[in-house]
Amino acid sequence: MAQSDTVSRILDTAEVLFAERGFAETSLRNITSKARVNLAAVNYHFGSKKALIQAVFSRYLDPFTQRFHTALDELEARYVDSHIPLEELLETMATTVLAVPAERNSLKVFMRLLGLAYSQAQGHLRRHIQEQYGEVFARFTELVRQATPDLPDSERFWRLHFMLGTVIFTLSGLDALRDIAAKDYQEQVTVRDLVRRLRPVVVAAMNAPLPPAVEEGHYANTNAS
Amino acid sequence: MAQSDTVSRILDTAEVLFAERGFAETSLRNITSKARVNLAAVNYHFGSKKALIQAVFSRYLDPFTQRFHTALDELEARYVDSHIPLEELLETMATTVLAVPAERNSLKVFMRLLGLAYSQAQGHLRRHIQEQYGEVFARFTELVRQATPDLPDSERFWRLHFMLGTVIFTLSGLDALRDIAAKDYQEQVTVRDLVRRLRPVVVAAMNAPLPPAVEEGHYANTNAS
DNA sequence: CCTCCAGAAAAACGAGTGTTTAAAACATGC
DNA sequence: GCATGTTTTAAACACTCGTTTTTCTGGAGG
Repeated sequence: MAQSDTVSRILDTAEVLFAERGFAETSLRNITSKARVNLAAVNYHFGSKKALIQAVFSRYLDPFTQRFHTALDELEARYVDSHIPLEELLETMATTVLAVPAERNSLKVFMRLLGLAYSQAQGHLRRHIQEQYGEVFARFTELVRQATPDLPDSERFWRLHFMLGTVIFTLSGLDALRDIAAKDYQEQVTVRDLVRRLRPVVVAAMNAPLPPAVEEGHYANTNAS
Repeated sequence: MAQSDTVSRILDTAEVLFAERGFAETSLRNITSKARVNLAAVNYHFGSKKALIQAVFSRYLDPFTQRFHTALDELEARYVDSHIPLEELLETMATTVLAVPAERNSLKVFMRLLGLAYSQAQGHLRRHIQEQYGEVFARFTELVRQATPDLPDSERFWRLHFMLGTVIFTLSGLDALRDIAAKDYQEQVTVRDLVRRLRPVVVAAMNAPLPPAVEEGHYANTNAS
């Protein structure tokens, strides 16, 4: 290989350990010993632990961004003179998310990492993801806006994040939930099975009736606490 | 008070710091210095850091469990010969969740902690919560079952967790989302406002049409997990 | 008075952390 | 073959961590 396999051995091991235990709970010595690589190799190749974490994310998110952009291109080409239906948009996003880690065997790892990024990352990771991949997300939300013209902007904003929470929470905690489900319902759930179940739920949630308006406008709080 | 205020000063400070930075990222020295308390006080009063974390949770969850049980009692008393409607159940849960931290000013903290418990907790916290508060949750899900008799058991299980993800994800990441929303839509969202927006979404999601049944060949050989 | 003891305080302990340094091994081009 | 630049290695550094030990304080009870 062109790139020494030390760096990819580090990345492979790091992403698994990060997903299993979190970032702070995974030490560099833990990673390097499991990857059978010298401790200093991380700082040599990546510079710091923070940079290693970001590199782990980039290895997933860079291909994802690229694929998602081209998928949206194709979608826009197919609907030149009408809006793309919401179902198509969601379907495209789901397909793209599923496609990237399929090359490795680790959709679960990817989702765990996303969940950790949102819940653990105080600063640098959240910022890094926002700066690096905010553009493709903005493009997606704009298309969702055109697909749901009757929804007020703020309502759509919040519902999109509601659904983001649904997906990340479920898929990142999948192992624990799967164990409970398997014990209680004798069924073995796959990620693709979960996506199938998520589809109608997400669509229904986005198309839910609007909440009743608050009296006196947005700033008035009805009563104290 | 009977109990020395050292222990409550520790708890007050710990819950805020835990919510802001996570458990592993918050050191005991960090907590004790901010609480103006001696470092050894934590191990003296709680025994260990793990025990402190669990105590922080118990201070929220114990009153919640108690209130929720009595709220469900009243609800069952009002619907002796018919099923409790789903909306009533969700409303009761929301009200109870909102009631507990209202005595302090920290619903946000409570939700952050819940989110962390699900995403960070390797073992002991998840187990502790499950053992301690699984009963009231089981009671709730049983009532939800009676309220949605047409839903297959496994489908209801997953949809409940979908919605759990929605709520925890949104409310635990509220600060960051609120900043974005305020910047883009010039509106100041309160937690109660979010709950108002969540209501129709959750109801619609629970009542969404069932997903199409799986066809045989489609999902057969996926190695995703 | 003295004893007793829960509580607070200071100090130390040992283990583990990310990072840096300096020497060694290796590869590459001339 | 030698010099050059890159990568690997072992050792050390400078902290921070949770926990334990020890000492000190201040009342309550006999």
